[in-house]
Amino acid sequence: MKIATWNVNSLKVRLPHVLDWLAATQVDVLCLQETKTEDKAFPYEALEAAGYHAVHNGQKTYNGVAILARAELDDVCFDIPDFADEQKRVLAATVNGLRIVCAYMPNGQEVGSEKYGYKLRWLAALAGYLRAELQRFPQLALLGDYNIAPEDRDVHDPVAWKDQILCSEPERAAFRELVGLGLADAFRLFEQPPKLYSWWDYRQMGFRLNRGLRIDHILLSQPLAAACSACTIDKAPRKLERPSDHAPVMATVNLQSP
DNA sequence: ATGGCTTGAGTGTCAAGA
Repeated sequence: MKIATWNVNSLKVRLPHVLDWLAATQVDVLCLQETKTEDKAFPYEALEAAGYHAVHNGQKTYNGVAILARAELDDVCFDIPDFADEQKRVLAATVNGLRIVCAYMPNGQEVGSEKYGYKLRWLAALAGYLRAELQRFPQLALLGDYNIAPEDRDVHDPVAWKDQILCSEPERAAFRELVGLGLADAFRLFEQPPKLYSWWDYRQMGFRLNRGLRIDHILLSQPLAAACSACTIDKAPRKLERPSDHAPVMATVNLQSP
């Protein structure tokens, strides 16, 4: 079973890339972030024609998350329960007995800003939600745009980024808190090429110069980590015309069918 | 250097991203 995550930075603009990528990879589950669309404009029909069911938690202009799956999506849960938030950033569903949590974590703008405070509060609420969710669903994967580079090796220039947004110690501590719930960073379960990132700035030839950060992640609960045989970042869609600034991340999990 | 792209909103230019 292949599961993946991709911040598409507007599904309206990127739908052709998404459909091409689904056809090429045949992933079983794809979590999307930054759909930037309301539910009424979500492309259910095009995705169904491509062989995917979909659930969406969206809003106008900003944010928005979706889960696409070849199998049925059950027990769908919107947002973080008991956390008041106008922003549509979380969606969970069960696919083939596997609990999929799709998250678009806040950017935080600048260390010390109001949005940074929101980011840290939001991350604490997410951890509380996942602690309960893991009790209910031992087979759980948390996929999404975390907006956190967990370690210096996930950053093209750790000196320039030191203590900056996406790299600050409180953000990294929040990432470690998620790992501490019993989750493993699928990417780091395997030997990986050096300097492989998942996001590059549109400006200053960021992608061409590989000035990137690894901020999109797949965290797996213990039974899934034990069944995981690969995790890769696919840079190919980032090379297309009008790309998203993020690349998709994909993991292979070898589960016996339920 | 507070710039540099891209998107959505809406028809001016700005917020937000990371």
